[in-house]
Amino acid sequence: MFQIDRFGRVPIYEQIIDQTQRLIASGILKEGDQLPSVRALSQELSVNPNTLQKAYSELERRGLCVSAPGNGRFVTADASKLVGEGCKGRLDEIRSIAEELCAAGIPLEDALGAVNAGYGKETRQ
Amino acid sequence: MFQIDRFGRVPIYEQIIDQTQRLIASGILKEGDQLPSVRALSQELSVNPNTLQKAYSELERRGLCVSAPGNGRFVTADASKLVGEGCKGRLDEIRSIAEELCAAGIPLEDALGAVNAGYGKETRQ
DNA sequence: ATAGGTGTACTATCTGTTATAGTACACTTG
DNA sequence: CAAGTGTACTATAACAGATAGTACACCTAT
Repeated sequence: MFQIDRFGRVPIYEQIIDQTQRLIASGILKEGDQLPSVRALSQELSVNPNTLQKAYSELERRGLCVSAPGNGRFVTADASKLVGEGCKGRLDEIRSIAEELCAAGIPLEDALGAVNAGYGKETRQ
Repeated sequence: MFQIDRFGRVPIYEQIIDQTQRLIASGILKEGDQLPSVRALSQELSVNPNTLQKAYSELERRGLCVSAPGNGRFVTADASKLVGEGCKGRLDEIRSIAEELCAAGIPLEDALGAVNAGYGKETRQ
């Protein structure tokens, strides 16, 4: 369910956060679904429970899941909507990169092509 | 000439590298131009000389500048071309983000609009 | 030749973040 | 009650980033 890269610069707890959000965004994790327990996921990934606790706490702070002590941790009703809103900040990232590409003289078409490719439209130009 | 953010997660030496590359990409720094000396820039930015040395060494490793010991450090002839090539890797970043946006249900038009905005085309949709 | 600027190299230290280890406790369900 | 859940806390290790300080080699202008 999760893929951890231990050598990159992205902290493990942040990878968990990102990947959980993606699972929600793509509909694989839906409202009411139970997240893996810190202990279970700790064993599966060979990661310290505290690290996972940190990730889950942040997801909770963002309103993507709620904890039911003694029971488990579950995806909230508005998780999907919240993730969608959060994704809009990514548009600024794209805009920022596009500015650089523009300054570097990369053709606009190349940048647009990259977006289309990400959306699955394999554009032959 | 340089703007340092001491609170973000991006290391200072990396900010120097990025900003120098942008200055080259945008043509503000051209072939033969002299870069600020480690000592001078150290004072201007209140940054340790070693940190700047680290940034400059990396720029040199990438072939964007050469050092003339006792003289200064200068932008190379192919700096602009090299930066341009390097920028193409940024297209993959855009593609990656676009995939996420697609999974999150953000309309393709929004993503394309962000690219156009970065290129200075203020698209009213 | 000298002074002052340049790049370069090296060691040591401080700091914050990340991750781990271990323990303890409260809660819910079966 | 037992087993699984979340939660809290302290302590430690490891690493990257940044700083401090020193020393040396090189070039240029005076």
